[in-house]
Amino acid sequence: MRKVLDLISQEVMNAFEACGYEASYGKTGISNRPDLCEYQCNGALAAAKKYKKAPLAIAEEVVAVLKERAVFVRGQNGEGPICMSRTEETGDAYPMFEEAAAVRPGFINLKVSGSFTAEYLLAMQADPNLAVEKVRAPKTIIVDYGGANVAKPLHVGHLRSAIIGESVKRICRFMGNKVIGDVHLGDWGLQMGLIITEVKKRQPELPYFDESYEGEYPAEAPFTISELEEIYPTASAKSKEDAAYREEALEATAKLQNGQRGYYALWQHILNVSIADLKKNYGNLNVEFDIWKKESDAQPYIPDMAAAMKEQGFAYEDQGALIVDVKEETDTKEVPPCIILKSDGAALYTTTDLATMVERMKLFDADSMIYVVDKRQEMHFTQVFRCAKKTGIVKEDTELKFLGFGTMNGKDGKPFKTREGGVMRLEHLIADINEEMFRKIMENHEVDPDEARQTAKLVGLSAIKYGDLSNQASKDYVFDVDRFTSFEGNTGPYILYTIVRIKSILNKYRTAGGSVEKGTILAPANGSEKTLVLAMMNFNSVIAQAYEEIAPHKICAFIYELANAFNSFYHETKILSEENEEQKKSWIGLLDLTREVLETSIDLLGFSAPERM
RNA sequence: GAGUCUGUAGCUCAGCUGGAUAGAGCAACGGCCUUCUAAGCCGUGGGUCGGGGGUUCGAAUCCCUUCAGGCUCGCCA
Repeated sequence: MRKVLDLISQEVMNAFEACGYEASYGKTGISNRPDLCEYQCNGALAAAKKYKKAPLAIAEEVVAVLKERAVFVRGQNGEGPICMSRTEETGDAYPMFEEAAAVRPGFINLKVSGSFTAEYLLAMQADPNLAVEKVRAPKTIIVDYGGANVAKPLHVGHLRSAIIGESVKRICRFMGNKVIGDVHLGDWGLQMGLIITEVKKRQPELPYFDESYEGEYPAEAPFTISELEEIYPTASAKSKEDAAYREEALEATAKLQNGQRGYYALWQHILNVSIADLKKNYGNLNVEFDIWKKESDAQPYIPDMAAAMKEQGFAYEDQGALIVDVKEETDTKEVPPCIILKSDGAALYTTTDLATMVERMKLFDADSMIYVVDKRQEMHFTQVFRCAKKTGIVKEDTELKFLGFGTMNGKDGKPFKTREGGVMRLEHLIADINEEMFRKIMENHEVDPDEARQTAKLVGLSAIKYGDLSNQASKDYVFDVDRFTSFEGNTGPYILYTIVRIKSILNKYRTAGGSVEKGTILAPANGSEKTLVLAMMNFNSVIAQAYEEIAPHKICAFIYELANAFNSFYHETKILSEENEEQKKSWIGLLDLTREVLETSIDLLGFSAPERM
């Protein structure tokens, strides 16, 4: 369905044209003075110069036409109101504006009619996509987020990528694209050699280390996830102090990469144990990847890729390394060349990322790849993107987007740490917040502790995710646990609370024998209802914008405004005790639509609401 | 040093494809629960939009300059 602003703009543009001015001056936006009007057009001010006429005079002419001609007719089967300027033939049409005024120095102030808003909401109700138009040409989009490493627990540094990436994935999908979320695990570096070495020290009798062993390896892993999480830091520390140990780890890494049977089997165990745990942890965050690709999956593509780059003359040797220049004329800064292979012939981060693109093109024929990564990696991705385009790994028109996010800082403005100064494990952070939520719920109401636990998880997650997503992704932000658990004001829990209130009314209504139906919405009965309705009608526009700009925070701003509008309306209007049945039905319908819009929105952000809280 | 991002109320942040009186939340203060969940609603106070210059009828928003801070700058990821 068309966006409200498009419908209004079209009418105003028609009016400008009818008065002999260029139509484009009629572009209309949401008012920034809600006390004066709902929508405003500033085109007369701009047109004044070109037509050498007083802006107010132009505005007055346009307003006169709008009053005379701006009408809409009812669309067929839920397509919403159709705007059409009144002509002699149009008989059965409703006025679009309740008020149109020209105001000094030349603003055109507009208020839409109640019949128009009712019509618009009815169409929203009828549309399973809530009036959001899907993209015309769906794309295959790969969202690369998560950034987890095998054998290392998730920590707060992984939080933003997971939260933002998940939301971006859902938004792109909601718009009708084919979207593939890829966790892109780190599983192929020295870290694996370190673990293998440490396991060998502890359990040298295992068959993985017996090079003459030819039988089947055990199906069970020789370690649990908690052992694994202890093994890596131990090994890492040892390698820093003990050169021989480090040598051994490097050797183990090389052997693994060259496919030594025993090490490969051990690596499989590490992967399995680790991935199971990662799935659990991401699951707790309501984050779900479609594919669990890893750095190692890209390795088979490297030799051919490097050879092709050399053959085609893109890559050459410099100081022993194989590099591709990616400088451009217009650069204002030094862009170093892409190193494809180190002087010792080994692959790098860049190499893996490029090879991963090769794989993605081969397996999915991707139209677009979005990388949700720490913004400090921007230079790296600039190089990788340029190199991929230049060498033809991706097509000329394949979109490569870098969505860099800022650092999550503590209250002191420095990168977030535990009280002891260590890296905060994600699990612990979530547990702390859930515990605080649980405490609060138990304190507020008498509820079954089991239900309270479940609710606390949902509320806690909303606090974490909303707190992150309501900020612009690219900026650093302060993660303040106290603020997040207090959940008053502009927070996830506030949004959930609003939804829960609505559900509570709807449930009471049903319990009393009422049925929640669509198709019953009337014109707004009062000011606060109009505010609510106008806010809701922006939904499709906001979602489209959030998609185009890859900006989940716009959805947060929208639902906060919508929740505010609802809560004001709620306090002014007694719904269940309303005696006029038609009015009551209309409000019930409005409530249910508000709920649907809010729940759809938070789903796009990656969290959900409980029934009670 | 070069490049880049950021600077808006005491704190945390919106607004930045130029429009009317710069908005929220927290914190402070004052009201509202016998009536659909007070995790709420209503109200008060609080700002030279880092500084300076320019473009414009009009600048937090665009351009220049300057100050302060973050980040990045060939074989780490």
